[in-house]
Amino acid sequence: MDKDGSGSRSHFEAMHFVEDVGLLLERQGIPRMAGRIIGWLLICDPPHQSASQLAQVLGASKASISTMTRLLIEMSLVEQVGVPGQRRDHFHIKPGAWDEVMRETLDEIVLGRQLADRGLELLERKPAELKQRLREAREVYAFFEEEYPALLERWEKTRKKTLR
Amino acid sequence: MDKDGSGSRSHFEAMHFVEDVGLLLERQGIPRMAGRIIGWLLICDPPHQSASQLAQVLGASKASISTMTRLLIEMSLVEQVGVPGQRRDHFHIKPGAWDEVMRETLDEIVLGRQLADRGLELLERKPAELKQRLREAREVYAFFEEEYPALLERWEKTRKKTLR
DNA sequence: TAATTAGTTTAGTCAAGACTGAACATATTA
DNA sequence: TAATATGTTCAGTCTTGACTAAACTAATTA
Repeated sequence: MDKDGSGSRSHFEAMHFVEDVGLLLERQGIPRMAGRIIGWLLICDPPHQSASQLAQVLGASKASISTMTRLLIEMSLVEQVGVPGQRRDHFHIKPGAWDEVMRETLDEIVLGRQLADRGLELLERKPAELKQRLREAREVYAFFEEEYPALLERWEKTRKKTLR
Repeated sequence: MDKDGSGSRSHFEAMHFVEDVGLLLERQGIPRMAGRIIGWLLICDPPHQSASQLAQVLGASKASISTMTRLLIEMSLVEQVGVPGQRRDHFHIKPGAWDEVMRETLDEIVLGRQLADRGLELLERKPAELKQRLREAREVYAFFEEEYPALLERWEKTRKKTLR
């Protein structure tokens, strides 16, 4: 039995999965290759992989892997792990990575609300109907800014029940 | 009094606002110029503008405005409006545009959950500990997929109180 | 119908940045 | 220390897509 998370039969499906994760994350502004690394680290066996393994499986240069793993570590999505009896560092999906992703959404929301407020200041002396557009945007952001933390907290609770 | 939403005194701030909206939306994968159009349409007076007005204010080509307004209409963020006594169509922020943005978030979440499920199928015959990473991702998405619609609904209610 | 104005389409330019190869560093093993 | 294996940095290539100029279409006015 192979150690790469797929019999050669399902190797095609595995690579297809990797590619689709790359596509999905690209839409969130993450470079394609970084997304592929995430995709592979989600399904590989063992769950940690060295830089050269990643380069080989994904058909990418060492340089690209080096740059993208650094980016992913910076984003707190990937972690380096030492593997006993192995020379160099390996990478794996950082536990709790997805919580981090969801938490970052909150930052975007806050930025949006703040920007809307700035816009409203520009319209200070204008009639209410002109402010309507921006008030709408502001209120959406403000609502989510208020609700989102509670949602995250509820997730933390649910999480402990669902996983492990 | 000028009709562009800013005295020349505050013209600089207005353009700065426009630029920042462009930057914020660019991070969501919307082209810079499209973001600028949104930014300007949020603060201009009157709230509807013709293609040539947009081109002039934003210092962009007619072609770019034409392409980007089409994109924004496609995304349901902007609408065409007829203005009595004016030759051609004008554009304005579509009322409820931000609701639409929030609703699209749900699509992303669903896609994420589905993709995680596909990954889990690939690991079907593997031990539970190997599935842990993906289960975590899946459960986060699943949680939001379940909670998000209720959140949107609560927003719809709050909205009617807050606005108008 | 000619002249003017408004907007779209097309073909092409340009810039950003993802990615690579090769030189360089660092550590491990012999 | 030499030889090998692993990873990083740098300089340059290549692709993508945002943007423009100019030709084209359509509508309005004279």
